[in-house]
Amino acid sequence: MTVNSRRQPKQSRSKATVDAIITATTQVLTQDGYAGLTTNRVAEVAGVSIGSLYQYFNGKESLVQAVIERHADSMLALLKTTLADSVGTSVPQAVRSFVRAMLDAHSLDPRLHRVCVEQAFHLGLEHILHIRGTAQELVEFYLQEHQEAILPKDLKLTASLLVTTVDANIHSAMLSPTPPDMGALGDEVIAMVLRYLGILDDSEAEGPALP
Amino acid sequence: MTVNSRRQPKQSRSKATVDAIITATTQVLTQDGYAGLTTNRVAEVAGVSIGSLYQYFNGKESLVQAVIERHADSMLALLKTTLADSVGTSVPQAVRSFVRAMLDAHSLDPRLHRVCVEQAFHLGLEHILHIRGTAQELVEFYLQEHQEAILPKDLKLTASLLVTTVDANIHSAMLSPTPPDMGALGDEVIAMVLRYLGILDDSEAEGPALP
Amino acid sequence: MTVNSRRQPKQSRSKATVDAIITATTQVLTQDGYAGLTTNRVAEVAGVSIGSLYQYFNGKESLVQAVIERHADSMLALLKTTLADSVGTSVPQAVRSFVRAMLDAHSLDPRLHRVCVEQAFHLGLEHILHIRGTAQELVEFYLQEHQEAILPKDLKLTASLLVTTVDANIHSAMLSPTPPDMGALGDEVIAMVLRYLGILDDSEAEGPALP
Amino acid sequence: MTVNSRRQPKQSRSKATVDAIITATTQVLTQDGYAGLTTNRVAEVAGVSIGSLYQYFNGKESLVQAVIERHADSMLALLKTTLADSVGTSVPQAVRSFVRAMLDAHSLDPRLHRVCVEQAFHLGLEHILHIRGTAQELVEFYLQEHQEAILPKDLKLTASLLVTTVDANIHSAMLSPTPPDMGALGDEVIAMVLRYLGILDDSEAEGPALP
DNA sequence: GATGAATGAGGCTTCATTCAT
DNA sequence: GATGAATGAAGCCTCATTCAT
Repeated sequence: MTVNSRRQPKQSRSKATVDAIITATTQVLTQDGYAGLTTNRVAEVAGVSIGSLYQYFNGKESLVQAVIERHADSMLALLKTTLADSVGTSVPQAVRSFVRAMLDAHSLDPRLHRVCVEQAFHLGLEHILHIRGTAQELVEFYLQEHQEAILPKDLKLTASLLVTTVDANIHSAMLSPTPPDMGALGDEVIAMVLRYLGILDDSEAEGPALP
Repeated sequence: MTVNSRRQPKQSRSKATVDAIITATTQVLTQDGYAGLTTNRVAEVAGVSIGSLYQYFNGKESLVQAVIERHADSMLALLKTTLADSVGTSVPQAVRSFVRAMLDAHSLDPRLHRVCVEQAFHLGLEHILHIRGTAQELVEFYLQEHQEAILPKDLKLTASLLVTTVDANIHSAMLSPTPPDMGALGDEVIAMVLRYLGILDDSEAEGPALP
Repeated sequence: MTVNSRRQPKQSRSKATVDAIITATTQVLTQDGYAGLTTNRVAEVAGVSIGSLYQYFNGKESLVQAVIERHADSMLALLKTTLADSVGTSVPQAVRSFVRAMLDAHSLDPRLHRVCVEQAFHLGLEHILHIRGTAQELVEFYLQEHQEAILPKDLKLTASLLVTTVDANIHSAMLSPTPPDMGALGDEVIAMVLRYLGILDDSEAEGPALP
Repeated sequence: MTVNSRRQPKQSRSKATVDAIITATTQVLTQDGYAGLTTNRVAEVAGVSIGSLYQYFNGKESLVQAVIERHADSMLALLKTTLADSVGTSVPQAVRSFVRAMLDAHSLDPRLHRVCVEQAFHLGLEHILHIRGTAQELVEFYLQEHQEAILPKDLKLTASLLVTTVDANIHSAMLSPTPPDMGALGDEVIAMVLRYLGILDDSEAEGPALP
């Protein structure tokens, strides 16, 4: 595996450099995709010499990995917060919050997210699996605390299905050149999840879940 | 956009050449991924001169596109056959057949499928959308014929959700380094779909859906 | 070991290319030494694209190796011819021919020879040993045919000493910024060799061996 | 020419730093050759910052030059001592001591010696000539004091031949992958030298010169 | 049509060296 | 004096593509 074996920044000056490089990578990746990503370009955009870049990164892949890591961290943080906030609420409410949070997360920087997913296949399957695994654990933990309220019994499998399904559908909608009504899509995903969990969504009689 | 504007093969010898090239591309793509794909390498593996390759293909992207096309064609053919065979059957039976077919399709050549998906993002978002669109139309058409038996009303949206969900979950399971029990996964996906459609799966009382 | 694993030239056009590259390498090496040798420079001097260079050579080292090989071939050829011509002559005469031949060989292209020796240490120790080995075998074979006329008994060791000694002294003289009288040096080397072999050089009473 | 124009160390701490740097250079040179020698690497191995290195050395070449100097100094010291000790002895005894001393000198650190010779060609032809010149002067001086006992008359030329011959043969033997019997080699070199000098080696009737 | 030698833009990376702290 | 982050010239090499044979 291509791990970053270069010097770790110790002074604040070098920390800023590393930060500028990662940010530049994100920008280039977002604008021109992986194909347009060159180490020289990143250095230029970061306003840093190519030598500095190589002092902290092994090359292209290390750069992308750093970006994915950063992106994954914020996604996971969001997920954790959302589920933590859902502790006292009903399952339908939690599902709604979760889907809404995923929508928000994908909306923050859709292009970046797309590139990350694309590249995560490429180099970081290990990485994407880690993220997915963490997400599943969080969801599974939540499900365990509400297992008497839901139908499925294999919570590990269920957690996996939920994470994959919600993520994939949002992602797929984002890719569409004719962006669908995200609200409607969210509602439908919520409906699917709730029915799968065997819960009669109280809100179905009350109006749209995502106004 | 890079469309293939080269001469189309008319003689059988040319057809064989083109075929050898596409097959070689598939092989290289499967073995070494997109990064290891070079036109010279493909020509060599195909046992064809680089000049001949360029007589039939515009370049790298055309090669990949041809492979994706071929792969997509067989996937879509499988889907069509499955749904055609389901004409007279119950919805649960159709869903079961569909999921089973998707599992089979992904199992044929997982590496190739993975690379295709990866690259479809890369070049041919247009292309992937076309495939997805075709699949959705087929599913939507089926749903229309059974709309009185199912809960969701927005069949276009539902078709999209179904295709994305089934595909994503199978795909995700395939990526896992610890491949899960595919049978159990399939059953769970079927259960989710049926509950979403508002159908009480008759087989739930009868035993496993995928023996 | 860094062997040349690239395509071998098959057409006459490519043979000419390879030749031009080796010649250019020789020239650059002679003019600017190993430090001034860059693949781009060689390509430029050869009037060939850098791509063509890499089609036939692995890089810098392969280039140098080819040059050394070529140079070694002519040195060995010269040695063989000289000793073959000495078959019927007396030992003193053979020694004189040999030393004179070595002097000639070193005079052909002293700069190239120097660079070759320099680099042979670097990459091709194996190579230099092969040349030296071949030379020793030739000399040893000659000595065997005249062993009754000479003092030393361990002919293998003697052959090694002779080759090393003659080569080193000529080489050393060539390096000197104040080039010594090559004739006198040659005579002295001849004298040393003959005394070592236990032969009273008949010509010592007759005049200089190398007029 | 790249002469070392930097500050000379005056305090003991500085001396230690300089020493550490030269030692590190020697180590890197010995382990990885000239190609593996980088200023940053040397600084790291020496446990010194790259900035400090440049405070005392002009750059790469200065480093190597310092190492060669150090090495040459010990070689010359050894030679001087040996010849000084030979003042009262017979020529054969002096030759034997000299060859033995050279063998010992080359055995101390063969890798370093090889690299030094290799690099002395590279940068410091001037330098190598100085060492060689010093050695020749020492030998020539010795020969002058014994010129009535030896055959050759051009003592300058003879001294040059002797130094070159002894050094080259030992060096050559060291390079061999199948290291020959150093004792036998030494004896043969001694025999050659003595016969060249026109001395009937008294020890030839007494047994091996190098027990 | 087929061949494969040739091309060269452009990406990747190192490493000697400087200089602000 | 010491430090080490930053620099960027310069070299290495690939690979998509063309074109003369």
